[in-house]
Amino acid sequence: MAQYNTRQKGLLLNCLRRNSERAMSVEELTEMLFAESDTPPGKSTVYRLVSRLAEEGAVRRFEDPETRKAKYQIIDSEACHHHLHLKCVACGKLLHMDHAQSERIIDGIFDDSDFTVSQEETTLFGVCGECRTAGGRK
Amino acid sequence: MAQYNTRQKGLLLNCLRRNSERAMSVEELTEMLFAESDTPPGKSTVYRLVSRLAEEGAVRRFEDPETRKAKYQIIDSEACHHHLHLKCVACGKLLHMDHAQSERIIDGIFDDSDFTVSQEETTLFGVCGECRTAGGRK
DNA sequence: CTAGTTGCAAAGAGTTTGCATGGCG
DNA sequence: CGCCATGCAAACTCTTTGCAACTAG
Repeated sequence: MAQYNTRQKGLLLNCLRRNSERAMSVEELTEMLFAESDTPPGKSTVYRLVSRLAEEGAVRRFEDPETRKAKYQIIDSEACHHHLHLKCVACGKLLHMDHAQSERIIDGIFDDSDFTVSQEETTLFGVCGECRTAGGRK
Repeated sequence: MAQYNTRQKGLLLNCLRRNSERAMSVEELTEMLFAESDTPPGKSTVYRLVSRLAEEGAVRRFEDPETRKAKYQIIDSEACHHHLHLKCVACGKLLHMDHAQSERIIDGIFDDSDFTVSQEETTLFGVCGECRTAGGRK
């Protein structure tokens, strides 16, 4: 049950960290890894690593609504568990909502609807300021 | 490009409407249809119908985080487009948030984060009151 | 050394598609 | 009648798994 720190796992984590502001598909990950290493992790290893990381909570799994493919984004710190997220559907960026604001929203919903919103699982979708002014979708 | 009203489509819509409070997988749908009709729509037809309905916006597609399978839930009225949703991860129920509350939340987020939350695409996950008192997860 | 990890290839599962038949309008 | 929808089975795609070789500690 113990875990080893393998070269492959290191490469993958580096890759995810360097792209911490967006979610990456397994395909993107493997391609990127193949490009930057001469002995990259195989595709099945990438699958195994990301799914384990997702279970451990080190990485967050999304489902791309367009392609239906899984995408993974690293969760930089535990701070992520203490606020809601805002995901821009135009550029794919994941924004971290202010903690106090998250609390306010969650408490408000609980009071009104008797529903306990899970911060870990909830992401609000929409369009970020940049994309809105850039004339993107919506 | 025109569309016909076929018996299969009718059966499917009935089934979705009778279960409008939850999301159903294609498997569930076909099984249910097989049980209640002697000439039920085939599985590929169900796939074609739900995906078309989802495109048209008559039905909402979810991705079950556990099984990774697609689930579909009918959108009963346009009213759905004017509020956020609350999805119970324990029982799968989809609750409709009060319109005024949705507005309040969305406006608050816009003011604080310069982010435009999309009501059509956003669902908050958590646990409903019933499941919480039933001692379900969380 | 020894348990955990990797790679490959093959299996699996859900979903999509080609094509002939059937049915709505 | 003409066009769209259906059914079946085969094809596809992403993902998972079995197993032998490898490696971290």
